[in-house]
Order: sequence, then C-alpha cells, then structure tokens
Amino acid sequence: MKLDERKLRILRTIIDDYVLTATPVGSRTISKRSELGLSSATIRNEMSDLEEMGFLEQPHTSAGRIPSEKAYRFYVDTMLHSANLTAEELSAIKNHFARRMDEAEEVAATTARLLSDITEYTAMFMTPELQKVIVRHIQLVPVVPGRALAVVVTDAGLVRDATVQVPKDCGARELERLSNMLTERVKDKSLPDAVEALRGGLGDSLEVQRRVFSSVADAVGRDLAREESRGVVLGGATNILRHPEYSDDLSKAKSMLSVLETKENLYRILSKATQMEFTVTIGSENELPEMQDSSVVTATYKIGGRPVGSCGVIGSIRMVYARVLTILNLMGKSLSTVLTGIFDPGFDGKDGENPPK
Amino acid sequence: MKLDERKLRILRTIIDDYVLTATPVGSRTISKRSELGLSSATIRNEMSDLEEMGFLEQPHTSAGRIPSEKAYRFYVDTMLHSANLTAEELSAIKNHFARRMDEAEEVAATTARLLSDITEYTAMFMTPELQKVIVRHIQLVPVVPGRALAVVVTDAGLVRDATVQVPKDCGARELERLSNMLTERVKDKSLPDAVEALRGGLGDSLEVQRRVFSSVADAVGRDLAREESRGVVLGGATNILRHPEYSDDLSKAKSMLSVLETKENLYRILSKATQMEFTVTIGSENELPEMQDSSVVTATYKIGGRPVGSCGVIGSIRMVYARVLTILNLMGKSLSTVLTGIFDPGFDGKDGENPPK
DNA sequence: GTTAGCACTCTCCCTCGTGGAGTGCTAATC
DNA sequence: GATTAGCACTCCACGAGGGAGAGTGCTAAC
Repeated sequence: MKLDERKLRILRTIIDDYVLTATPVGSRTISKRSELGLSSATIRNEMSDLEEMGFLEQPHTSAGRIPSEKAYRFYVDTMLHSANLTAEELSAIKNHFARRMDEAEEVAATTARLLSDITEYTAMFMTPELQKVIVRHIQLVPVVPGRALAVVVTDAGLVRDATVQVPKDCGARELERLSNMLTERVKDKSLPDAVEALRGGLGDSLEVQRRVFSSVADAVGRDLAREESRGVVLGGATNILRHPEYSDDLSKAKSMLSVLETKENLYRILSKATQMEFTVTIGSENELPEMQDSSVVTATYKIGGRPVGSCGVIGSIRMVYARVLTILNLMGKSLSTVLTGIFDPGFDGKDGENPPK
Repeated sequence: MKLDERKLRILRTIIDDYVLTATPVGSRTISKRSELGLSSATIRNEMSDLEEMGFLEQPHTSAGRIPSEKAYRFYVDTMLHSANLTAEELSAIKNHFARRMDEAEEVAATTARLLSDITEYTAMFMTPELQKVIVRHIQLVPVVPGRALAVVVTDAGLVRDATVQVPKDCGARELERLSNMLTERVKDKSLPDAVEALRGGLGDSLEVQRRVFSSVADAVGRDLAREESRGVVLGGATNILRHPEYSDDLSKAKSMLSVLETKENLYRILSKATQMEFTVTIGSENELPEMQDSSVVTATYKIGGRPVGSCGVIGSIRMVYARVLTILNLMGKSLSTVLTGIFDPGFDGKDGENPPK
C-alpha cells in the first residue's frame, strides 16, 4: 500500500487533533476538520488503510483511532514544521537570557524552570559535563590545619571543590607554591587527563608534593565519579500531572516521578544526548522500562563551538513535538551564545576549532 | 467536661488506629482493640463526648470518627512516646553517617533521601545557613584576564564561590596578595559582617584594592541574597502519592508538589525552624495556604553547639508523629556529631560557647 | 455507670439499561 | 473506479436503582 499525499494529510490531521485533545479521533472529526472535502466514509477507508500500515491504533472497536509510536516517529522524521511561538513566549526566553548569570547551578535551575513553564512538560537541564571541560587553574585554600580545599576552575565557568588532606605543617605559603605547581601541571587538560597527570610521573618530586598531588587527584577523581548524581536539575515535575496519560493512571505518574527523582537516570539520558544536536526519543525507544510510555526531547548547547551539555523535556508520547523542538532549539542557541560570551569571549561564533587567543 | 484517663486512652487508641488505617474508626474497633474492656456502647458515649470537646470529627453521620487537628496537637504535646525503630532502620541510619562525607551538598542530598526512605514521607534538608556561618578564608583564583573567582571557605565546610571583576593587569601574584588582605580583613566574621567589613572603611587603601574589595563584597552579597533558592534539597517527593490523602485527591497532590518545587518555600520553613530544636506544625498552623492540610516536622542540627541548619519531613496531617520525631531526633544528633567532628574538631560536645583552640 | 438491642443513616459497590460515538460493509452515485 | 449515503452493529460512558455493611444514637434493662 502506498502512503500517498492524501493519506499523509489525514495522518497529520489525526496526529494534530489527538495531540490536542487526547481523545481517539473519529472519521467524522477529520472529515470536518481537514480541508480535503471528503466524506467521513472515505476517511474511514483511508484510516483503515493507515491502521493496516501500522500508523494508527484502535483502543477498541467503535472508538476512534490514535496514532501509533510509528506515526509519531514518522511525523517527527518527515512532517515536522517549526511551530510559532507567541510574542510573550519569545520575550520570556529573551529576557531570561538577558539577565545576569554567573553561576552554572543557577543557570541550570532557572533555565529548567523556564523550559518547563513554557512547554508545560517536565524539563531537565544538565550543566556542562565535567568530562568535557578544561582545567584553567587549581588552587589550594587552607581550611583547618591538615585540611585544605582544592578549587578547580574550568573553562566552562564551572567550579569544583574538594577537601584534601595535607601535611599539618603545611602553611599558606607552601600551599600557594603547591597550587602553582598543580596548575602548571594540569592547565589546559581535560579533567580526566588532569587526574591522570597528577597520578603519574612524580618520580623526581618531594615526598610532600607527591602526597598532596595524589590527594588532589583522588579528590577530583572522586568528584568526577560522583558527577552522575548532580549537575542535573529538574523543573516542573508537577507538570506530569497536567496530562491525562499520567493523572488518570497514578501508578504511571508514580513510576515516572521515581525515575525523575534519581538524578543518575537523567544524567545518563542527557549525557548520551550531548552527542547530538537534537534527540527525540519516542516511547519504547527509551532505554528505561519506566519511560517506555513517555517521550524525551533534548537539545545540546555549546561553549565555543564545543557541545558541553544539554537540556530537554519529558512528557507523554502524545507530545507537541514541533513546538517543543522549536523551543528547545531556541533555548540551545541562546544558551550557547550567552555561555560562550561569558566563558570563551575570544570565540568567533563559528563551529569548529577554538581560535588562539 | 473533663478529659479523664479513660477518655485519654480512647482518644489515643483512635489516633493510633486512624494514623495506621486512614479510615474513620468506629466504636466497635476501639472496644476490641483497647484493653479497657468496655463495650462499644460505652465507647460510643465517650466518643460522643470527645467530639463535643473538639477532639474528634465525623465525616458524616454513620461513619466512624477521625481525630481533629486539635487532637493531633494534643497528642503531640502531651502523649508522645518515643517510637521503636527496627534494627534495619537503626543500622541504615548508622551506616549512612559512618560513610565518608565531605561536601555539604552531597550530605544534603543523601540525607534527604535516607530520611524520605525511612519515614516514607517527603523529606527536606537545609545545608548550614550562610547567615550563621563564619568565614575562615577568602581566596581569589584567576579565571580569565579581568575575571577572578572569589572562593569563600567557611567553618561549616561550606564553600561559596562567585566570579568578580578585577583589573585586567592583575596577575596571579597580585591576586594572591589581595587574597591575603581579604582574608585578614574578614576572618572569623559572619558572612553578612564580612560583606559589611569589605564595603566600609577603605579610605586609606589603593584604588585597585578598593575596587576589588567592593567587587568581592558585591558578589558575596549577591550570593547571600540568593541563598533562599538553594541549599535546600528535597527527597522522596514521590512519597506524597503513597498516602491516600493525596493520591485520592490529585488537586491536593498537585498543589503540594508545586509548593515543594519552589525552594524558597522550603527555605522559609526550615530557616524558621532552625531556631528550635524541634518543630511540629499541624495543618492550619502552617503559613502557606497550600500546606494547611499537611503537617511538617523538623529537627535542627548543630556544629560545635551552634544550631546551623535543619531538616524535616512533610506529610499529611495524619502523620506517625512519634515515629517521625524519633527518627528526626536521631538524625539531628548524628548529623551534629559528624559535622562537628569534621569542621570543629576542638569542640567538647557540650552546648554553648565554643572553647578556644 | 454500663451494656444489649434496635431503628435509622449513609456510603460503597454492583448491576443494569440507555444514549452516543464510531466502525465496517453494502449498494447507489458521480 | 472512487466516493458517498445508509444501516446494522459494537462498545464505552454514565446514571439510576438496590442491597450490604458499617456505624451511630437512643432506650431500656442490668
């Protein structure tokens, strides 16, 4: 059977209607709504064909039809048009990014919130991935005798700190000296590389130095290993209950909320998604069994042309994909511009290599 | 009418039963459950009295009775016994605090999680309040030319950082010099005092120094002002749906979840609660209208005898107060011990003044 | 003061029946 | 040959009706 122009238009009308109303759509509705000028009987025949082809499903005989996952997939792959945002929405986004922002965690929280408010789905945001970030400076700051704080400054404006043990008699001056040596050793390396560099090749150095270096390496390494549980922020978890798919089936909502509560899950999704400019994962395409009747849409943002993190939206399969993608696209672009402006001012805006300063 | 011993025992049995079952309890149940050896008819008379006194309510004629808010208040004030925790629960708590912890945010997240898992309610945790915390050290770390990171180390193991503008030609050595001057100026002050100290009395100093100092003051001050939106962590929000009060009335669950999503709300609750060792806020005693059919129980934790933060549990009015309080008590004590051990090792364990080192 | 007994009330839940929305098929029409 | 009107059929949603059960309040007896 061929998916001709007419079938396509019908399928599209069905999806649009169902996405809006969440009720199975019947032939009469389509016959009236679409501009094809066909009777409901004709539509019925076409719908029957579309069902046979796997694009439509019937909850039960004598109900209307609903789009299958395959239909959404097809829709997203071939029929996507960019949605129109209202002036208010556009200005909300614009204003958000015009505000002062100087802390990764804060950007994450407010952006996730904005995203969830505008889309009416649950939003998530991942701060730049530690793995992908480059060390600018390491500084040891005294806390109590025998204990110092290693502060790692990275190029994405991300700051990590970890407490490390140091010899009791290690004064401020000595810490400063060590800081300089540390910085020299790891500058411009990625975090994993930096840890590596601090662990190996210390043969010719002093005992104290060796001890401190490896202590810093351990602390940063631990921090790196812990990344999965943080740096991911959720916004608008309540929005789940806005959609009948979840509010009519509490067990679904519950298991969804549980998934969202475990940051590691979100981290895995967003981290994987950072490899692509956009991702749309529909229903059973999701890895987590609890999410197989939900959809996830993500977009990546960049610093100096380098993709470092991503954000996204979680909702039911019946999602307003076009709209969500339009919004995420805009957000990703704005984020990239703003963050690049702050943390990599030399970047010329083109993708690719970062020009020398 | 007098609330004699017998009425008391009946009231208590009713509360215990209702807390357990969430269904109105009838006279027959009490007659069988309590060891008073009274017939249901007698109980009925007593219950009628208790209702008249405002301790019981009837959802409708011919239903059993449920405790009123007044009853819970009375129960908490006068009838509280400490609950017995199972060996598993005790060891879960013990293990949790035996683990390595060196980061305030991480402690917050895992503790909130533990608390919600054990109590089966939603838990919240506030990291030590910035207002109450004492500066140990300030360090400026170079980021890009013209931009540095001010890292503030406090006595509660809390680290705050904020980016500040510095003169473009300000090198690492100069920053180090400024750091020392900064630290000297604000050491052992509370954060608000430190900001104050950096703003005033700079008449005799160099232009550069003045600029940097006020820039740091601004940055830290901004951070302070932002406190409300962070340092509060939620755990087990899903648990809301475990209790029929919310899962049978989605709109209630929704409004509850919305409240929980706004950290400022939780901050306000916990911050206020830090003044008391425990708080139990029942139903309409809550300030937020959305929370007036929920209850909040909190406990404070201390560092070196000084209360610095608190944690708590949110659930329906029908809460297992005794159990929750027992758990929170234990958690608060453990937290105080652990945190004091880490950040104020000189403290002798008694409340009151911190002894000189 | 306590209790057995009884009439009464109210909710919960099950069943049943009806109306509406939608389908699939057939035969007529363009 | 494609389209459409017509019709029989299916299934869900919803409301009415009708116990069953749990609980109460009252009265009279112990």
